[in-house]
Amino acid sequence: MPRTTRSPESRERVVAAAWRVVADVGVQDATMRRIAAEAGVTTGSVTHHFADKHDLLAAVVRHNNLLARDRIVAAVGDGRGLVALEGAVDALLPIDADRRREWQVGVACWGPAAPGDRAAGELRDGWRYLERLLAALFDQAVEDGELPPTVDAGYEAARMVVLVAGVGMLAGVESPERVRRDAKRMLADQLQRLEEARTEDHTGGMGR
Amino acid sequence: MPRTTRSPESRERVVAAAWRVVADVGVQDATMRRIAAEAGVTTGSVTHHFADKHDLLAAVVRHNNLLARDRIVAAVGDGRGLVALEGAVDALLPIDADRRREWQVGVACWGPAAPGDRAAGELRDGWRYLERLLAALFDQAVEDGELPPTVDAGYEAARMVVLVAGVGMLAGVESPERVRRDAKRMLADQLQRLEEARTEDHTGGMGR
DNA sequence: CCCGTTGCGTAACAAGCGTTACGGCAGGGC
DNA sequence: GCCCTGCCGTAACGCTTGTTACGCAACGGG
Repeated sequence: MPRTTRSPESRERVVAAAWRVVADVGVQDATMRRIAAEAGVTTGSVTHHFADKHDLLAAVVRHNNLLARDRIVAAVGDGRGLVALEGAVDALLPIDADRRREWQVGVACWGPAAPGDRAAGELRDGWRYLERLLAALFDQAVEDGELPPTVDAGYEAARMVVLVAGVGMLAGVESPERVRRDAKRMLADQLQRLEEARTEDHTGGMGR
Repeated sequence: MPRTTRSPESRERVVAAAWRVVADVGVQDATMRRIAAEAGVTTGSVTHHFADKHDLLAAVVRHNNLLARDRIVAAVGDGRGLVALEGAVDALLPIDADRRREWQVGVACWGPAAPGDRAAGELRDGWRYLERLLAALFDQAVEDGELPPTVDAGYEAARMVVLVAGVGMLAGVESPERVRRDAKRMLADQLQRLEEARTEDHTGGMGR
């Protein structure tokens, strides 16, 4: 049987086009024909690669997650602990046009993705990945002595995820300048608080 | 000219019905006919009160804001400062079914509300109201000596809004139990951090 | 060299959408 | 008591949507 002649490339083209359309006009107006036109193909090609629209949307969310993931691993590199953590979070903040588009897609697919839907599972997986990664980096920071052992890595990771989600969501209604300014400050504050707890812990022994 | 015979009541009924439908099935599947059926009327009544669907959605978001606002003012009551602030934030956290539905509507209307749309303006107004209220309460807390004067009320309010938005957004993908547990802890942490700064400040400077 | 299979364009489908036009019903102003 | 005017149910319109059926070109295995 003749396998795929040159297939996986054009499937990715359709997903990338759908991602762009969703980011631009939302899920509501991201019609099959518009996506096909953006990809430079027709609906026949789209329906050939995807069972239905829900399937395509799930692929779009997965693509969105991969974009974020690639950005994160590039930012982390071979770093460890707090530096890597700050880089990872920074890579997600909606402080430029590209990152804001990723948030646009993420939030747009949040609503219509009803519980049990395929896209909803992809979305949840993305958040879980982020939380686990951050928890691992917090653990490293404790291991390396950057943070006191009293730090609850899992909880701090969840807290960081909430910060990222909150900033990302509000980026849709706030001015980019303000988001850029506040987001950086909040990230720095949240990390600094934990570091202060460490130095306090050390100096606190003699003071008390 | 004969004014409205008994009008404003049925308009509200349609808005409330639309709010329920959007919370249940999302904006995409919240059709005019379905909303009308939920309200116990027909599309003729709906189109009589609202110019078009965007107009109705804007009213739904406004309704959603009012629900949250009523809950906030009930929680604040005649309280001041940190107690009132904690009550206000607590009134917004998606820790029960009612509050989660409000978040469902808010996020669902975030995506399809393209910039310049009427619903987007309503959404932004809701966030602005919350931020100003929290800033005022932070100011009161500083005034009453609950927090040191070094506290930047505007920034802390923005930070609190981010916490609320993040928790609300993640409530859609996390289990209710976990959200309930983490949200309370994060709120307490964020407030406690500021209070600790005060006691440190006082014990360091002069004996309170 | 042929043939089965795959990739994808074309075209059509039925369903459902938002929206509009119209008509009857009621209730106050003159 | 007439009539004018808001209220709302009925019904239809035109359009777009997701989806499907079909057909041609290309390509690799036998």
